[in-house]
Amino acid sequence: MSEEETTGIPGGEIRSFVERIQRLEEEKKTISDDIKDVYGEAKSRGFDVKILKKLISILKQDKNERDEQETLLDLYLNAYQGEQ
Amino acid sequence: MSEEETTGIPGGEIRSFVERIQRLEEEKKTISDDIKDVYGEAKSRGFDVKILKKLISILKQDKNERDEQETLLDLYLNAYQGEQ
Amino acid sequence: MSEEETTGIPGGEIRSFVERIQRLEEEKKTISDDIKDVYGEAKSRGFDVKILKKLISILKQDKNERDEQETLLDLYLNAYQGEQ
Amino acid sequence: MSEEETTGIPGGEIRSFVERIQRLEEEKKTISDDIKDVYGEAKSRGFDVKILKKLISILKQDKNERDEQETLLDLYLNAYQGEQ
DNA sequence: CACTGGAAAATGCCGC
DNA sequence: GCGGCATTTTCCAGTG
Repeated sequence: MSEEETTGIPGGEIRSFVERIQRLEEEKKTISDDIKDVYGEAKSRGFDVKILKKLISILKQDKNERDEQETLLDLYLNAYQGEQ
Repeated sequence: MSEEETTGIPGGEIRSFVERIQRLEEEKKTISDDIKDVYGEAKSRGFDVKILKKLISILKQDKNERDEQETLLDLYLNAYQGEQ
Repeated sequence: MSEEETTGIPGGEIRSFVERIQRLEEEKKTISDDIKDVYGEAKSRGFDVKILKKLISILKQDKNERDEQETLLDLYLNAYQGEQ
Repeated sequence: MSEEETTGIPGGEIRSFVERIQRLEEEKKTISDDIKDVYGEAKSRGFDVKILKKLISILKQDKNERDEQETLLDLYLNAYQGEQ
């Protein structure tokens, strides 16, 4: 009998999910490390990492906000059309 | 002997901290409930709560962003003065 | 003509709701900050904040359970009295 | 004159760092989304996502511990060989 | 009543 | 080792 038939637990499927996620998390970690490296490089080029981070976070917020406003507009439009 | 002398554990002080926090959390919960009530009232007046929430969250983001930019400006100023 | 009559949009009422909610959220934030302060104070008095939080959450659990049991008791009582 | 010579601010270099980081953060986000997708898929296959996450975090813990032990072993080995 | 999205809390991580 | 910051996890109301 196979493992699954024996235990009733689809171990192979779980293992497959686990491995896929572990692999993705590794990739994610690699990128996080890359980001750290870039900050380190910027620092060694004389930039203030704290300021750089703040700047990037503000740029990100700008983008988020534009997205949010689009969402709000969509909501308005839907509400309006819903009342027709 | 007092409890503390007996056990070596400053129970009174812990208790005091616990009670202060519990009291604050109750107040916080009261306010959360008040907020829910206001949304409920708005809804009963015909407003779309989802839109209202989104609107308020955008207004909050605007404020956060302004604050962040001030923070960035402060950082710039400090960095600049630091180099004098 | 009033703004509302002009635009057909009840801006004053929205604004009022928005402001009420913003005000409440500020109060809520103040209290959250107070809580953080108390934890900070406890920490500076030598307590382990993580453990303190666990303790408080357990006490809250207990309270919820007791409340539930009271609710249950009420239900039983009502059911019992309803059958008299 | 170049922008940098004009303003005294090395804008091109900053911009380059900002863009590199933004690009990496986008990649990171893509992977995070992929991970979410996999969890979603697992869920739709009947798995309990919360438990799956716990499992993966425990496996990661184990791996860290094993890594630490390897590091420790390396230290011992080096110390031992250093004394030869 | 399960699912989704969003708020709050907890945890972990990084640089100083 | 600590404080601040990002991420993760948990919780909860609303929705279909």
